[in-house]
Amino acid sequence: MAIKRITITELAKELNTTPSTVSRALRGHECISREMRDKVNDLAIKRNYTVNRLASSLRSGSSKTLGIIVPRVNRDFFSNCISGIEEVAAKAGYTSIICQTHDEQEKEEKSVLSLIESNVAGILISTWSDSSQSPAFIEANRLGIPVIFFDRATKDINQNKVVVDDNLGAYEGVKHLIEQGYKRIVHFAGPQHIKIYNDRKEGYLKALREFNIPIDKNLIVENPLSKDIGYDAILPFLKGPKKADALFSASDYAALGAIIRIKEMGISIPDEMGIVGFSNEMFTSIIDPPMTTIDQHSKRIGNYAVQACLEAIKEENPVFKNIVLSPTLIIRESSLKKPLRIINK
Amino acid sequence: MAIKRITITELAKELNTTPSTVSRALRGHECISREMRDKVNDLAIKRNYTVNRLASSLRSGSSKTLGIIVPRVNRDFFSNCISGIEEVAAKAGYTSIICQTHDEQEKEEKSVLSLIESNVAGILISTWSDSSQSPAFIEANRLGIPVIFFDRATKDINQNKVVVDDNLGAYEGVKHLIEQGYKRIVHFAGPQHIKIYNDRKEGYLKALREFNIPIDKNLIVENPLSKDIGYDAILPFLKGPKKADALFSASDYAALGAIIRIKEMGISIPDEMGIVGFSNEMFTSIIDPPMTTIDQHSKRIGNYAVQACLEAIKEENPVFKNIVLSPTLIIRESSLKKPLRIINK
DNA sequence: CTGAAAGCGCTAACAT
DNA sequence: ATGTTAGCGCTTTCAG
Repeated sequence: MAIKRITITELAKELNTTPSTVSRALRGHECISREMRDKVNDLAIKRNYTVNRLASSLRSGSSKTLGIIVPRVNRDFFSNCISGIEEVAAKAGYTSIICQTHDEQEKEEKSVLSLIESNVAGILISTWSDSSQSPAFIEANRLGIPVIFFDRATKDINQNKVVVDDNLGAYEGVKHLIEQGYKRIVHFAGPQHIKIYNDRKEGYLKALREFNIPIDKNLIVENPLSKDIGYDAILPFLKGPKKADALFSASDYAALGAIIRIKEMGISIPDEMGIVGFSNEMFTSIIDPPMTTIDQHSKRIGNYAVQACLEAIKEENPVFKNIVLSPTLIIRESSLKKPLRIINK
Repeated sequence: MAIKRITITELAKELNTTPSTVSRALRGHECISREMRDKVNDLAIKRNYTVNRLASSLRSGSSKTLGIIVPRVNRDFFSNCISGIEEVAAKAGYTSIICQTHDEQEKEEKSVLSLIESNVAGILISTWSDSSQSPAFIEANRLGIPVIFFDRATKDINQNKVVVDDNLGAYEGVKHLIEQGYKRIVHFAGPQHIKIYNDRKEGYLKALREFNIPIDKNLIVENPLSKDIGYDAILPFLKGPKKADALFSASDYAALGAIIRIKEMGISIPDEMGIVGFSNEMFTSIIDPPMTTIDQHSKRIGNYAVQACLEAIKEENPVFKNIVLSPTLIIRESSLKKPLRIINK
């Protein structure tokens, strides 16, 4: 049943010409006569010719494939980044391979190597690790494959990054809580070896300091951020000596878990407990009450990242780019102790 | 800066042997001595050798890449399917390329062709079109590239499918509404050329017939399903002559839009209006009220689909498989007019 | 404007 | 157990 695919050699034979000419004609080379170009293209369509990208890339030494590595695709934030990347990539004729790491460093390493094996022209990654000095990255570097870090970048200087000003985002979120009159603000901080979470914690601390609110380390919870963990982690702060009156979570999902618990306990949001999340996941706008959160312009992160990548592929001399976007605080009911008009003053 | 990658030829030279031996050693061929195998593997690691999959696939004529085509990745349903696929694929040593069609037929065609160009070993697709007879599918067929349809399959017989019994799922959902005492049930039906939506409508009709509820065509809305459209589409049914008392939506997103509108209008769910969605998207469990919906075992769909694909890749004679999973009704508050204990009787 | 020839890196007969 | 040879399908000098 399986029929072997048509090759340019066969097209050439049928037209009494050579593979070189066919190849050039198909790629629209200037130096081929109109007549020949048309003849070749017509036959190619007639015979259902499809280029063999393996052979093409192998020979030319350049592929039109990008690699994308994210923790998981089922987060609005990441799937929007991916859309942003593919949008631009497709226009430039690039395909992309998407890998998920599920936040496991080993899978990340493997993904990078696998992409190298697949001869990708560039790699776009939201990394788990705190350093770009892992063997896989070094290897990509050695081979001249540009690596663009987006969202989660490392602290290293010499790399291409497209990130959000997480510090600023967190600062704005916490400042908003303080202005609303909240005083004891819990912070779900996330693993601190990941730079974005460290930055968000710094933003949280900065806001507290600025408003002379004493920093209580007991209010800071550092752990992986998920709905289930948030559900458990908020408990100690709902009554007793550690009782708090607000939560700033570095993740919408952890904040969601907390909200579920808080509602179960019959505690009122935002009156007794204010909530601010991070990422503007789709669900934050539809839950009850709608959650204040910080939008990271995910799609645009993708746009910028792939632009930087395509440029890096073209350029021979590596000039590292560091693009920082400002996040946007989205104020919703979960943090509105005061009526909205006072805020908008 | 860019260093050319190490090849087996270079490894061979350094070890005073031949590329064939190195190639065989790296792949763990039996007929290579332990000693040689170790020597080769050690050097490969030392020199950061990575296989060039382009060359390997080109030569051997078989690639270890699967293509996945879905409407979009930022739906829990699809991203879970993808996880289910990758889980099994990775174990078998396969990588996957993910394409999004955004529900545009042209993009779907292009994606299939692009995957063919990339020499994928198989294609897993949740299709938009109503037929597997488009040029791209015919071409894949001709080339002996197995195509597995999952979730959204076409009506054609001769193809590999992994689907959910959408008819049954819809039937169960509507039956549940009827048993709860709802009588005028709106149906958001989705584009009927897509088989799953057609099946869901049939299930809806079947349940009505079975309980002798008159079928009112005015209650059936056929259009693309999204949150925004649901928000608008429910309006005519909230008061006036067309007033209804329940909604069965073929999509959770459209149901969500309806819920937002219904709450805005101050109409009570589930007392005045019962809601059942479809897909068990993550948000359905956390909105207020939690939404009754139908779970499609998305991850398992992915598992089965990729298994079928891997088998099809191995087998020479194509035996078409048609795997049907039973969906599960998940009852939540949005449809519970009667207290729960009565249902559980 | 077109053709001839070489080779990208790898694998698989076929030999030894 | 290893080496020899050829070639996957394409692109790219170099030569007309």
